[in-house]
Amino acid sequence: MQAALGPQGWWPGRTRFEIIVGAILTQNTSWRNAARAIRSLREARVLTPPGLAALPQTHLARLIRSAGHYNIKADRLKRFLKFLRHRYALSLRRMFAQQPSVLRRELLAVRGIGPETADAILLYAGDIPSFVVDAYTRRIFGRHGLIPSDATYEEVQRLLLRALSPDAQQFNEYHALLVAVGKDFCRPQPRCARCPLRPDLERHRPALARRFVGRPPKK
DNA sequence: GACCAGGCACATC
DNA sequence: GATGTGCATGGT
Repeated sequence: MQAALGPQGWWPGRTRFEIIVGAILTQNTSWRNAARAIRSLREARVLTPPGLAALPQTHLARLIRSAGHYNIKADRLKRFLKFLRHRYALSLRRMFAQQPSVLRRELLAVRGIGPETADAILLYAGDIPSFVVDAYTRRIFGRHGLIPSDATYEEVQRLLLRALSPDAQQFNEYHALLVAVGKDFCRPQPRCARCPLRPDLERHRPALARRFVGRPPKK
Protein backbone atom coordinates (compact mmCIF):
# COMPACT_ATOMS: atom_id res chain seq x y z
CA MET A 1 0.00 0.00 0.00
CA GLN A 2 2.81 2.35 0.83
CA ALA A 3 4.50 1.66 -2.48
CA ALA A 4 1.28 2.58 -4.27
CA LEU A 5 0.10 5.49 -2.16
CA GLY A 6 3.17 6.81 -0.36
CA PRO A 7 3.45 7.92 3.27
CA GLN A 8 0.19 9.35 4.58
CA GLY A 9 1.53 11.78 7.17
CA TRP A 10 -1.11 11.09 9.81
CA TRP A 11 -2.50 12.46 12.08
CA PRO A 12 -3.06 15.87 10.44
CA GLY A 13 -2.98 17.77 13.75
CA ARG A 14 -0.65 20.52 14.90
CA THR A 15 -0.64 19.60 18.59
CA ARG A 16 -1.45 16.56 20.70
CA PHE A 17 -4.50 18.31 22.04
CA GLU A 18 -5.71 19.08 18.54
CA ILE A 19 -5.35 15.41 17.64
CA ILE A 20 -7.47 14.38 20.61
CA VAL A 21 -10.16 16.93 19.76
CA GLY A 22 -10.08 15.73 16.14
CA ALA A 23 -10.48 12.11 17.23
CA ILE A 24 -13.76 12.98 18.94
CA LEU A 25 -15.01 15.34 16.24
CA THR A 26 -14.46 12.84 13.42
CA GLN A 27 -16.63 10.16 15.02
CA ASN A 28 -18.97 8.91 12.30
CA THR A 29 -18.06 12.04 10.34
CA SER A 30 -15.87 12.80 7.34
CA TRP A 31 -12.49 14.28 8.22
CA ARG A 32 -13.28 17.26 6.01
CA ASN A 33 -16.17 18.31 8.25
CA ALA A 34 -14.23 17.60 11.44
CA ALA A 35 -11.32 19.70 10.15
CA ARG A 36 -13.65 22.64 9.59
CA ALA A 37 -14.76 22.46 13.20
CA ILE A 38 -11.14 22.35 14.38
CA ARG A 39 -10.40 25.42 12.28
CA SER A 40 -13.28 27.24 13.99
CA LEU A 41 -11.89 26.34 17.39
CA ARG A 42 -8.42 27.50 16.41
CA GLU A 43 -9.72 30.78 15.03
CA ALA A 44 -11.66 31.30 18.26
CA ARG A 45 -8.34 30.69 20.07
CA VAL A 46 -9.80 28.02 22.34
CA LEU A 47 -7.91 24.99 21.02
CA THR A 48 -6.04 24.34 24.28
CA PRO A 49 -7.07 22.37 27.38
CA PRO A 50 -7.68 25.51 29.48
CA GLY A 51 -9.34 27.24 26.51
CA LEU A 52 -11.89 24.48 25.92
CA ALA A 53 -12.37 23.87 29.62
CA ALA A 54 -13.40 27.50 30.10
CA LEU A 55 -15.72 27.60 27.08
CA PRO A 56 -19.46 27.27 27.77
CA GLN A 57 -20.83 24.08 26.23
CA THR A 58 -23.46 25.90 24.16
CA HIS A 59 -20.76 28.12 22.67
CA LEU A 60 -18.61 25.08 21.99
CA ALA A 61 -21.50 23.35 20.24
CA ARG A 62 -21.93 26.34 17.93
CA LEU A 63 -18.24 26.38 17.03
CA ILE A 64 -18.17 22.68 16.08
CA ARG A 65 -21.43 22.72 14.15
CA SER A 66 -19.81 21.65 10.89
CA ALA A 67 -18.73 18.34 12.41
CA GLY A 68 -22.32 17.20 12.88
CA HIS A 69 -23.74 15.62 16.07
CA TYR A 70 -22.57 18.88 17.58
CA ASN A 71 -24.52 18.75 20.86
CA ILE A 72 -23.34 15.20 21.53
CA LYS A 73 -19.75 16.05 20.61
CA ALA A 74 -19.69 19.23 22.68
CA ASP A 75 -20.77 17.09 25.62
CA ARG A 76 -18.08 14.49 24.87
CA LEU A 77 -15.34 17.10 24.61
CA LYS A 78 -16.47 18.63 27.91
CA ARG A 79 -16.42 15.22 29.57
CA PHE A 80 -12.89 14.59 28.35
CA LEU A 81 -11.78 18.01 29.64
CA LYS A 82 -13.36 17.27 33.00
CA PHE A 83 -11.46 13.97 33.15
CA LEU A 84 -8.21 15.69 32.12
CA ARG A 85 -8.61 18.39 34.75
CA HIS A 86 -9.53 16.16 37.65
CA ARG A 87 -7.16 13.30 36.89
CA TYR A 88 -4.15 15.07 35.33
CA ALA A 89 -4.57 18.78 36.16
CA LEU A 90 -5.23 19.53 32.45
CA SER A 91 -1.72 18.28 31.59
CA LEU A 92 -1.37 16.00 28.55
CA ARG A 93 2.26 15.42 29.52
CA ARG A 94 1.09 13.95 32.81
CA MET A 95 -1.68 12.00 31.13
CA PHE A 96 0.66 10.30 28.65
CA ALA A 97 3.14 9.54 31.43
CA GLN A 98 0.52 7.12 32.69
CA GLN A 99 0.98 3.41 31.93
CA PRO A 100 -0.70 2.82 28.54
CA SER A 101 -2.99 -0.02 29.62
CA VAL A 102 -4.19 2.02 32.59
CA LEU A 103 -4.66 5.12 30.45
CA ARG A 104 -6.67 3.15 27.89
CA ARG A 105 -9.03 1.93 30.61
CA GLU A 106 -9.38 5.45 31.97
CA LEU A 107 -10.18 6.86 28.53
CA LEU A 108 -12.78 4.15 27.91
CA ALA A 109 -14.44 5.13 31.18
CA VAL A 110 -15.05 8.63 29.80
CA ARG A 111 -18.53 8.66 28.28
CA GLY A 112 -18.20 9.31 24.55
CA ILE A 113 -14.77 7.74 24.18
CA GLY A 114 -15.08 4.24 22.77
CA PRO A 115 -12.35 1.81 21.72
CA GLU A 116 -11.54 3.45 18.38
CA THR A 117 -11.32 6.96 19.81
CA ALA A 118 -9.25 5.74 22.76
CA ASP A 119 -6.80 3.94 20.48
CA ALA A 120 -6.57 6.93 18.14
CA ILE A 121 -5.69 9.13 21.11
CA LEU A 122 -3.07 6.66 22.37
CA LEU A 123 -1.50 6.11 18.95
CA TYR A 124 -1.68 9.50 17.27
CA ALA A 125 -1.43 11.83 20.25
CA GLY A 126 0.59 9.62 22.60
CA ASP A 127 2.84 7.76 20.17
CA ILE A 128 1.80 4.54 21.93
CA PRO A 129 1.50 1.39 19.75
CA SER A 130 -2.24 0.78 20.03
CA PHE A 131 -3.78 -0.31 16.72
CA VAL A 132 -6.82 1.71 15.62
CA VAL A 133 -9.54 -0.54 14.22
CA ASP A 134 -12.02 1.45 12.18
CA ALA A 135 -14.74 0.77 9.64
CA TYR A 136 -12.22 0.59 6.80
CA THR A 137 -9.92 -1.81 8.63
CA ARG A 138 -12.86 -4.10 9.30
CA ARG A 139 -14.19 -3.88 5.79
CA ILE A 140 -10.87 -4.56 4.09
CA PHE A 141 -9.92 -7.48 6.32
CA GLY A 142 -13.45 -8.80 6.04
CA ARG A 143 -13.42 -8.69 2.24
CA HIS A 144 -10.16 -10.61 2.25
CA GLY A 145 -11.77 -13.26 4.40
CA LEU A 146 -9.36 -12.73 7.28
CA ILE A 147 -12.09 -11.88 9.76
CA PRO A 148 -15.79 -12.69 9.93
CA SER A 149 -18.12 -9.85 8.96
CA ASP A 150 -19.34 -9.64 12.55
CA ALA A 151 -15.91 -9.67 14.25
CA THR A 152 -15.71 -7.50 17.34
CA TYR A 153 -13.30 -4.60 17.78
CA GLU A 154 -11.12 -6.64 20.11
CA GLU A 155 -11.02 -9.61 17.76
CA VAL A 156 -9.77 -7.48 14.88
CA GLN A 157 -7.26 -5.74 17.11
CA ARG A 158 -5.91 -9.05 18.41
CA LEU A 159 -5.33 -10.22 14.84
CA LEU A 160 -3.27 -7.10 14.11
CA LEU A 161 -1.36 -7.10 17.38
CA ARG A 162 -0.41 -10.71 16.81
CA ALA A 163 0.72 -10.08 13.24
CA LEU A 164 2.70 -6.87 13.79
CA SER A 165 5.50 -5.80 16.08
CA PRO A 166 4.38 -3.05 18.46
CA ASP A 167 5.80 -0.08 16.61
CA ALA A 168 3.80 3.13 16.90
CA GLN A 169 5.18 4.55 13.65
CA GLN A 170 4.23 1.37 11.78
CA PHE A 171 0.74 1.24 13.33
CA ASN A 172 0.27 4.88 12.44
CA GLU A 173 1.20 4.40 8.79
CA TYR A 174 -0.62 1.09 8.39
CA HIS A 175 -3.90 2.41 9.71
CA ALA A 176 -3.67 5.57 7.62
CA LEU A 177 -2.99 3.48 4.51
CA LEU A 178 -5.96 1.22 5.24
CA VAL A 179 -8.17 4.31 5.37
CA ALA A 180 -6.72 5.62 2.11
CA VAL A 181 -7.27 2.28 0.39
CA GLY A 182 -10.73 1.91 1.92
CA LYS A 183 -11.87 5.30 0.66
CA ASP A 184 -10.92 4.68 -2.92
CA PHE A 185 -11.05 0.94 -3.44
CA CYS A 186 -13.28 -0.71 -0.85
CA ARG A 187 -16.70 0.89 -0.91
CA PRO A 188 -19.34 -0.20 1.61
CA GLN A 189 -22.00 -2.77 0.84
CA PRO A 190 -24.30 -2.94 -0.99
CA ARG A 191 -22.74 -0.64 -3.55
CA CYS A 192 -19.78 -3.00 -3.55
CA ALA A 193 -21.88 -6.16 -3.78
CA ARG A 194 -20.24 -7.12 -7.05
CA CYS A 195 -16.71 -6.65 -5.74
CA PRO A 196 -15.44 -10.21 -5.71
CA LEU A 197 -13.46 -11.68 -2.86
CA ARG A 198 -10.31 -13.40 -3.94
CA PRO A 199 -11.70 -16.83 -4.91
CA ASP A 200 -8.64 -18.61 -3.55
CA LEU A 201 -9.21 -17.01 -0.12
CA GLU A 202 -12.96 -17.54 -0.11
CA ARG A 203 -12.43 -21.29 0.07
CA HIS A 204 -10.31 -20.81 3.20
CA ARG A 205 -12.57 -18.34 4.93
CA PRO A 206 -13.66 -20.61 7.82
CA ALA A 207 -10.12 -21.82 8.48
CA LEU A 208 -8.72 -18.30 8.36
CA ALA A 209 -11.36 -17.04 10.73
CA ARG A 210 -10.65 -19.86 13.16
CA ARG A 211 -6.93 -19.21 12.97
CA PHE A 212 -7.03 -15.45 13.42
CA VAL A 213 -10.16 -14.96 15.45
CA GLY A 214 -10.50 -18.25 17.22
CA ARG A 215 -13.92 -19.12 15.83
CA PRO A 216 -15.53 -19.77 12.45
CA PRO A 217 -17.48 -17.00 10.72
CA LYS A 218 -21.16 -16.94 11.56
CA LYS A 219 -22.24 -15.72 8.12
C1' DG B 1 -33.50 12.33 -2.41
C1' DA B 2 -30.48 8.63 -0.93
C1' DC B 3 -26.32 7.30 0.75
C1' DC B 4 -22.05 7.95 3.11
C1' DA B 5 -18.48 9.64 6.50
C1' DG B 6 -11.75 7.92 10.38
C1' DG B 7 -18.53 6.15 16.59
C1' DC B 8 -20.84 5.84 20.70
C1' DA B 9 -24.47 5.22 24.10
C1' DC B 10 -28.64 3.56 25.21
C1' DA B 11 -33.26 1.12 24.97
C1' DT B 12 -35.40 -2.99 24.12
C1' DC B 13 -36.10 -7.71 23.54
C1' DG C 1 -26.01 -10.88 23.53
C1' DA C 2 -27.98 -9.16 19.54
C1' DT C 3 -30.40 -5.60 17.24
C1' DG C 4 -32.21 -0.98 16.42
C1' DT C 5 -32.03 3.97 16.97
C1' DG C 6 -30.66 8.91 17.87
C1' DC C 7 -27.29 12.15 17.15
C1' DA C 8 -26.61 16.02 12.40
C1' DT C 9 -23.61 18.25 9.10
C1' DG C 10 -21.90 18.44 4.32
C1' DG C 11 -20.20 15.93 -0.03
C1' DT C 12 -21.37 12.90 -3.94
